[in-house]
Amino acid sequence: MRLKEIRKSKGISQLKLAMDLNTNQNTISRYETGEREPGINELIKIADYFNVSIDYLLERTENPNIQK
Amino acid sequence: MRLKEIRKSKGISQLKLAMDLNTNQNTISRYETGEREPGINELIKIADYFNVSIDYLLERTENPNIQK
DNA sequence: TTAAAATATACCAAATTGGGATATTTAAAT
DNA sequence: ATTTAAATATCCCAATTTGGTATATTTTAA
Repeated sequence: MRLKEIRKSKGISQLKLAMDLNTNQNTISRYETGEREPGINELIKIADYFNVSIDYLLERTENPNIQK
Repeated sequence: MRLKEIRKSKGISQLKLAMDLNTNQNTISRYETGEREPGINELIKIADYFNVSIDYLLERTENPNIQK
C-alpha cells in the first residue's frame, strides 16, 4: 500500500483521514504498517478520497490517475 | 466485480479458474455472486491472471489494461 | 526538556472467510 | 423429451481476520 506516502504528500494526519473516512486512527495506522488489510469498500473509499487508482494505491502502476 | 464477465469472455469455468488460483470453485462462485469478497492478495491474483487492472476488475474504469 | 500531536500496539468480541459436502441449475447427448 | 454430465450456487462450521477502545510509544514543536 502506498497509503502513507500519498497521505503525507497531502499533509494530513492519520486522525484526519480516519475521521473523513468514518473510521479510527488505529485502523489507518494498521493499513500503513501492513498489519491489517482494508476490504474492497475501504480500498475504494481511500482511492476516491485521494483521487488515485486502486492499482496505484496498491503499487501496481506508476501512474496515480484512473484511466477513462 | 466484473469477474464473471471477464471469466466467461475467456471461456473458462469456475473450476478451472479456481484450480489455477489454488482455491475452490465455491470461492469463485461467491466472488461472482457477491456473497463474499476477496482480500487484496486474491484480488491481485485474479487481476494478474486475466491481465486486467484491479480498477477494471472492480468496475471503476472502462479500460481493462494497467497503465504503465 | 516538556507538552502536545501523531503514530503504533494490546486485547478482545464480532464479523468474515474459505473449505468440504451437497444441492441446484444449465448444457449436451441420445 | 429424458437422461447424464458439467457448471454453478448454497449450507454448515472452524478458523482467521477485522475494527474498536484503551493505552503505549514515538515524533514534533515550543
